[in-house]
Amino acid sequence: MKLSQYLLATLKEAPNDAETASHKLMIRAGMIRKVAAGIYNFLPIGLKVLRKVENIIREEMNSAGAIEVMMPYVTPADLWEKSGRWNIYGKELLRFKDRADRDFCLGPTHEEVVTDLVDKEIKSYKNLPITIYQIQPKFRDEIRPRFGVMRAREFIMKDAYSFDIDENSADLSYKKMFEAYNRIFERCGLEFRAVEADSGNIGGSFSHEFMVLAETGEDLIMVCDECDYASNIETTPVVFTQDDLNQKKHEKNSGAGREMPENKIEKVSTPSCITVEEVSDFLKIKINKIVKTMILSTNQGIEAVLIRGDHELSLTKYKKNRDLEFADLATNEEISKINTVKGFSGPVNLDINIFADNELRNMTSYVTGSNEKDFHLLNVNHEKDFKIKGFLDCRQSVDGDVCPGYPDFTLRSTRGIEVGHVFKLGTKYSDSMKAGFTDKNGKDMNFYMGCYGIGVGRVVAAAIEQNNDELGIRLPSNLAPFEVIVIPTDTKNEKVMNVAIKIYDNFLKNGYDVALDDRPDSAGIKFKDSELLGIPIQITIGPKSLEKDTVEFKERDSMKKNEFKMDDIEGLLNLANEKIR
RNA sequence: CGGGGUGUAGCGCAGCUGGUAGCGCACCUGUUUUGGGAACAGGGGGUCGGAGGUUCGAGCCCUCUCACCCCGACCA
Repeated sequence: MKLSQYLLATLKEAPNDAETASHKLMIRAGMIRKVAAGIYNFLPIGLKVLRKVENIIREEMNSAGAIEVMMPYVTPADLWEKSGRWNIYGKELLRFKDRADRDFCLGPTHEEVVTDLVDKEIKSYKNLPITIYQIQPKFRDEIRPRFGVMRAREFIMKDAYSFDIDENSADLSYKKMFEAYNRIFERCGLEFRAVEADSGNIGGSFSHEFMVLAETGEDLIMVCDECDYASNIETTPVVFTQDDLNQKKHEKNSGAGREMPENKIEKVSTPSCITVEEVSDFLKIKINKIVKTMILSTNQGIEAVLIRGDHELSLTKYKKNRDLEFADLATNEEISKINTVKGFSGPVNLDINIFADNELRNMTSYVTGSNEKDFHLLNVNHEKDFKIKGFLDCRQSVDGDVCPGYPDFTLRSTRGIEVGHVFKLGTKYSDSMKAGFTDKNGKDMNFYMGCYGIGVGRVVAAAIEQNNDELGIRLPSNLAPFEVIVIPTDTKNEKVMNVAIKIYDNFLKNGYDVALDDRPDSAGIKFKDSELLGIPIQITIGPKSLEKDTVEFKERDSMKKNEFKMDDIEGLLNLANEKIR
């Protein structure tokens, strides 16, 4: 590619609204431009990198036996009504009507379409298992798109769906995809972890997220450095060691600074102390001696959950462990209906079902709200002062918690960018959409399904987030926009240009993705652009080097330079081959 | 959706107390340059996000509105 005839749109400064390294660099390198919030143009450089990621994904999908198709991203409402998601999916689903007033939406994911497709084409167990995939735009009307293509509303996604005759077979399909994902992200040069995750809106029983470890990640994950345990903080189980469970030490140590024996509830004034921090400060009582009472609105009615003051409730875990369809913080109206006051709720004389985090089991004589404005209670004890309907694991994991893999190890929190997600769906969609096949006994069965997504643009952004320096992007050579750039520093110097073109032609002939920077600009601009774009190999030809009959070979990664005789094309090709192939 | 903020040239920004809209970079022409974002000379480019209002006069004040950004809630 001759850059004088290319669309290279590099910028010295990034627009103000770019925050993360990858967002800034992708704009500065002329990879993307914003069209509207969360909607982007991919310029040639960006598209090249995107395609390289796509091709890695495609190769690994194909070699895992998946078959490529393309489905429409405008999808009719009736498919979504069939699965029941037309009403469940929130505003994230962009809906609209066609000229005949029929409902449609932009596909945020394609379970419905693919299930319908496979149901129509596959009739017999003999044609199963099958995994099909596509690489195609998706649209989700995100509440808050941000960080460029990291969280965009329109984005390119690889989505694959497996169809099996039974659960065992489905597990094999899942495993194949899981392994393909590991290979894909390894080939993209990413530092990542596969973590256990919640399956959320898509449903299903089991799932893993592939997380690229990065400071700017939007997800918190808990990892164990000793074993390879990792999980999204939304789901990380809190386990207790046997020691913890046996010990009675809590009885002595968790009192709220008052004498134990009488255990008499004492009402104290706590004017305007709404948060646990305020209560803690005002009463001079440690925050972990306070118990928060959170009022939740669920499909089983209004209920309360007790959490130790220094812990956070995980609604995801609560929903799962209580087996609820939905659970949300109660509204102000709901709270006042049960005769309590926001900020001063407590379990004593509270006439609704009360659940508690496991951590409460061994706590005694703690502080709670009084259900009366500006008052809290000291020396509250469950069993004695109120009844707990059940204990469950529903707090968010924190640093130092016991590793669920090995009780001797502890967990540490870190941030991650979710680049891929694999789900075991079971028969959720095939049941609701009545999609199935005839088994070998001639019986009608529903498909066992799995679905597997990769955010292609997000992989690009994550790779840049992990691979950059003060000069710019530093992608691995299989993702870089070009492998080699040939820079003649003086385009008007005939000798320089002849040598440059000869080298360029030879790299082209040998199958390299090579650029010739024949723009009539000064050398400085060309060096800066090449380094900003992160082209792994830079070959410079200028009047200076030609005085010595040499050209210069520079690596972007180390910025190390090597000199070659200007006729030593073979030497250049060999070194390039060694470095990037 | 709640809280905060920003809209002035392609990008980054200045514009005081209301009085003829500016700077740097980028762009165009010419000349000289060409190994680290060149120099000189000349030039083009703006409904000051939009609508309405106050005023002799509004980029600046008032009202409404739109877009975008940040924090939160939310979300494969």
